[in-house]
Amino acid sequence: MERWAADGVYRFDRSRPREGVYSIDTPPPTVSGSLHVGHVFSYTHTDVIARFQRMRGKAVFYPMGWDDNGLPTERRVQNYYGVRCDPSLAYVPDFQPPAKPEKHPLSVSRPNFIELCARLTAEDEKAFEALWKYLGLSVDWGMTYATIGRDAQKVSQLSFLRLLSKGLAYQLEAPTLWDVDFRTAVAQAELEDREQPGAYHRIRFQRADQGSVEIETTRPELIPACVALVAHPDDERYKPLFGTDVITPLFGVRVPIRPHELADPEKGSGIAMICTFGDVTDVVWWRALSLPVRAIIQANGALRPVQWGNDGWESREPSRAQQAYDQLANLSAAKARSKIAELLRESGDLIGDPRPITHAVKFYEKGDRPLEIVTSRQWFIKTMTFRDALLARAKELCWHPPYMQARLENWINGLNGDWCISRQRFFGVPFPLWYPVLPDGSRDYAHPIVPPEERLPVDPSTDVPEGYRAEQRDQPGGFSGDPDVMDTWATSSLSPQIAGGWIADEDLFARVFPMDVRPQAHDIIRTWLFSTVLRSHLEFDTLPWKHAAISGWILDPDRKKMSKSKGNVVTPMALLEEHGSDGVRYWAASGRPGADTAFDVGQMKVGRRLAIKLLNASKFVLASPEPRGEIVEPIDRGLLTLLGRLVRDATADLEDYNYSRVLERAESLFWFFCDNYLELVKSRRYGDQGPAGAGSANAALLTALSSLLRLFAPFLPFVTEEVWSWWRPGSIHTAAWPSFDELFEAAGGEREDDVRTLELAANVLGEIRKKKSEEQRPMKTPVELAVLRLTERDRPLLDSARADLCAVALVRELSIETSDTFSVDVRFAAPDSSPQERGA
RNA sequence: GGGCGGUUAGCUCAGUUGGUAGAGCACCGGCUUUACACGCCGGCUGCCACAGGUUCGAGUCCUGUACCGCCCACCA
Repeated sequence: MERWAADGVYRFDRSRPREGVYSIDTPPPTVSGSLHVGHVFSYTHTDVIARFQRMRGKAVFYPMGWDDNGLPTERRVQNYYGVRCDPSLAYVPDFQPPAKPEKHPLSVSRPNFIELCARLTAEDEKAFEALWKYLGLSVDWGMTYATIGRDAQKVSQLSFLRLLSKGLAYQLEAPTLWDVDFRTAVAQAELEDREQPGAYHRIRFQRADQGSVEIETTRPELIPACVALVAHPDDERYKPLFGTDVITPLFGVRVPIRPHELADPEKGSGIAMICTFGDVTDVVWWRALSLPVRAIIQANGALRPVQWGNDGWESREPSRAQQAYDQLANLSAAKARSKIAELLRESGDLIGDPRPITHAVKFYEKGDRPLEIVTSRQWFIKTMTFRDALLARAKELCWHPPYMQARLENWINGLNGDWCISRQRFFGVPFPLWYPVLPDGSRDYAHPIVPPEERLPVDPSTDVPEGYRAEQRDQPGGFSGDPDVMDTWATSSLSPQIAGGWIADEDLFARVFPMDVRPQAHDIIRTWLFSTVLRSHLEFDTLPWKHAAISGWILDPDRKKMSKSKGNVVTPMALLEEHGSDGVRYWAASGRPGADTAFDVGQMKVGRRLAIKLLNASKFVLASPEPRGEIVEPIDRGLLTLLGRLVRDATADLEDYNYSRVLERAESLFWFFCDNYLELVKSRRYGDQGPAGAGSANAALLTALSSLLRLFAPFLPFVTEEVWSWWRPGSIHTAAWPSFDELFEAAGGEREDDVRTLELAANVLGEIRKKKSEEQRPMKTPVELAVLRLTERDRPLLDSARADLCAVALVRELSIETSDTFSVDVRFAAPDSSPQERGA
């Protein structure tokens, strides 16, 4: 509702101290796609909590970010405008992209590229904002940020420089996980396993003195990169061979056989070849055993040309090695694999046929070809030394649901290296560094030139460091900018700092940080959640938030994750228009925290009906909107007691992020209220039993409605606001959360007997309705005589509800007997005896 | 290989200290009832995955098994 924005209902009151604030580290959705039903689902959960906290009196800090930093945006901007980012170019002020994308992409500078990104994503952001408003998210739209925006860049660079000065960020030339298509390093967190076909090749290595050893490998193309064989130290078969050498087939390279515990005697022949580098185990072995490097995979995934016979490529038969290798050079790994299999077969070193298998292979999650390991210079953030501290943070954080904690612990325990944050991409937040260029033209990486903090953000590809002139770029004696950009998570991990105004607005930051909650899905615990905890730990020595509210996924009817591609068959906006925002929110809020939930339009329809019912019941109650008496009737007090208990439990549950239970219980009591209580008191409220009874019913109805509306307000903000506007000033969303104390007070205490009276009356009403239904009579059929059998204890309790009961069920005579078991006998008036009553 | 969830009516799911199995949807039947036909009333539906154990009593606690899903792992 635009009115909400206009009235500032959701505006964050930044004058409040930290204790009066509830702050949310909202996930910034990726703007280069479209929102799908899964977003609607999880963002609704957060909004329910936000609305609850606001009604509890907190100033809710609820910003919205847009994630436009990263590969998806880069690709989209490239295609949309027909441009490519080239950091070596200078910034062009007032640059305009071609009206239509040209055939050959136009090269633009990084600052220009980022401008184009902002321009394109502005459109998406408008559409997203419209959807969120339609859904009713109570975001403060005065507070938005973009992950590639100036502020985010500044925070990213600043945080990096601080880590650098503390020695927590470092650069290293080392073997790194590498995507050969994107030609960039990637981090452990961005890996995924994919089942791939492969084949075990059994290959004979001649021993230097006599005999031979057979290994099995799925990557025979790496034989030229082989630097050793390895077996388990206790493996009796190979024990005698440790310390001796073998000769690699085809290439004639002498390599040692070494022991190491990681070698698995059960796998293959129990002895493996170590190559530089086939997988991460190779790296571990290579380090542990201090082996030399013979790297052959290039950045583009092809085997690089090698001159055999010198410089680390010594061979017993250099010309034979060269002849073999020349057939592999410049081939991709996959092509080289089949080629070398041929060569090995010809040379007789391949034993039998390759044995086809399927095995898990590591991929960059956005990549199309298996990862390679390539040696390159990269920036890292120290992680491994903080493993125990991070595990303690995982325990310190309040998880909803609690079992999600294990996901993070699992991940931390499985970490095998520091976090590589540099990417050899062009679009992103650049590293704010330059390097001196030495007289020989090489860069002095050991002495980076750092800009002063107040100058940030800088782009070293176009900006010039202090004390240098632009012409000195890449000249001996001059400077050279760091060419890389940061991993997208290196920026996203600072979302609390970016949204909260770290450095830029310390007053704000102190009021919102550490934040109260991070809502997010479980699939990015290892990335976003982990890295945010790490950055906060390193910078502030604290958790970034007290709570993590983890949402599940939406499953389509086949119980598969509803992916973006599949989920798009129903656009969120169409759902909202068809079922109403309250209806869709009802469905979303029915999903338990963390639980994967089925996409179910049936639930949305139920939600819509609940909203309409709320409207209609309110219409009845508000037919007489002023209280006209004291609440004295037992069933009225019974109802308020039930409501008080509901509010008490709901408050505790919402404090604990258990929104789905609250909705379910509120709904359940509301239907009881409509079907039984409302019916029971209807005639009394019309005045059939005199003004005192009418006044009691009227006051109870108004009290109940007020509490029910506020209870539902976080879930169904539209219908509750509509009803509220009929009789109360202001927005229900800034009204106070209902108080169970007030309800109990209105009921005259927690009235157990009155609850029992109400329940008994409802049960009797149900029995009479059942009889009428069984005999297929209209509900307005008069009952000549109803005989109730109640226990000794219940008898006096029901007495006070007699008149209400008789009125609603049209009972002419009601007699009550004592019995051990509850039962109701009904006798109807003779069918022909009361035509005039039927008509009446 | 390690870990985490799940398994309750045809479907989607509740079931909070152990105490006679629940809701909604769907289905069937009935009803214009002065808030609501975008409605109301009623009915049908269950070896609570399986096997043991603890207990007077287990959907609920313990042990194990099976299946489904997810996360993680040094897959030569």
